[in-house]
Amino acid sequence: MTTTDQVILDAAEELFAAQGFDLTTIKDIGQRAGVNPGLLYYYFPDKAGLYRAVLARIATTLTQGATARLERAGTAEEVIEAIVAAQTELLIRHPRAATLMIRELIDHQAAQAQPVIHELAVRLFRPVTDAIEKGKAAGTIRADLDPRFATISTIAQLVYFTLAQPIVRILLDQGPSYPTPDDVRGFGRHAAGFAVAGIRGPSPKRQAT
Amino acid sequence: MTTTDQVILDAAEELFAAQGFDLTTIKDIGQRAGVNPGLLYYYFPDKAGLYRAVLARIATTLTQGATARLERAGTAEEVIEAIVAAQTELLIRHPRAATLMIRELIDHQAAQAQPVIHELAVRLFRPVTDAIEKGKAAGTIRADLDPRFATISTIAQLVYFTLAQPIVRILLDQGPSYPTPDDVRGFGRHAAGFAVAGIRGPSPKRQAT
DNA sequence: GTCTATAGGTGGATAGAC
DNA sequence: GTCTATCCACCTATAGAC
Repeated sequence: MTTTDQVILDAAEELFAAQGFDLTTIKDIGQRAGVNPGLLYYYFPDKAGLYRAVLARIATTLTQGATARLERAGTAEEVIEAIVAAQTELLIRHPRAATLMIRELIDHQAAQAQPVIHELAVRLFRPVTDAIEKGKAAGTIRADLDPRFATISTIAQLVYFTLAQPIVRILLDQGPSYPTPDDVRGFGRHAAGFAVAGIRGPSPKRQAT
Repeated sequence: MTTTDQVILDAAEELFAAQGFDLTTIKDIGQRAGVNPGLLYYYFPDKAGLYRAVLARIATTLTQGATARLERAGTAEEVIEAIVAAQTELLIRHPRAATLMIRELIDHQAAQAQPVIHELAVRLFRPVTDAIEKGKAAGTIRADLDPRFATISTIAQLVYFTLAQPIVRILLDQGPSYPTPDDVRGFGRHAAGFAVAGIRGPSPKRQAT
């Protein structure tokens, strides 16, 4: 059964993601949720508290999906595929997740980073970095690579693909219905392959011509 | 000499990037610029017009820097290095540029910046895609690569590095003064190398275990 | 060109009926 | 638990003095 607070959360997630925090009004959310705007203050402390609740729900989905996959991954290549797969599935289930989380990152750049952010960095980024580090020690990954930078590059791809949709659509010559879930999976496969090649590839050092 | 409209543009750029469009008030801008808020309407039609002017100034800087570098680039590797270098220098000169442009993408789906976005897609993204396409035809790049996806992956890296600073700082164990211009250049070198390896690397196909 | 004063509109949040 | 009515703060934009 869908409880009222869930209905409000769903409406808020959609609107915050589509329009941003400040452009979304309490009245909008109430209308979309089909409840009275005042009711919002019964379930949540205020507008910011509702926003945090939306964010927490998404972060939970992402960490759960990722940790489950990461447990089964061993090599750096497998870890990369696991983390990209987790991103892919999150973006299919919550198409606006990237938008919401990046907005959170941008908005709080000056202020304190939310605990949610810290959790993500530790639970998602570190395993990738560690796996690449191990691969370097084992010699299967090029020596001039910074594992932490490589982690950032790996994760960046699907996030940017989602955020920059207006640009991506022009580049790919697609209409407003792009991307479908299969399109997201398609780019996800590319992103994993690109990152795997990126860590493995030969050092760009060459003979001077 | 710095004219009054430039002073207003500078103040607006900082505030829009830091707080977003709607959270930034006319009064904020006037105060930061050291002029009366009303004066804004003497130089710009309204708040949205000022915002568009800020975006246009940044886009011009980026396209100018990039096209100058792209003209001297031939191979896919050189083009990748040129585009990353242009991104790097933009981010050093306008540290909030990525934030502002992504804010525009997610807050307004680039509605305020349609012509600018189109210009960027054509002038910056297409040359990269074209160069990779040529490399594929020449056989120096792996055959299973989608050149447009590879372009997105290449550009994504520095953008995400800038946007996700709160996470990046945790991952790299850095303080609030990170990144310095040299740090940005450092990541830029990595990003170019990662992308070059990403397009060149062997296809990830392997024997089943 | 720059400033003061203010009109007009909107949104977050609360009090209280049901 | 849910809704109605409303208060108060704040923000954009303009009119007009200097």
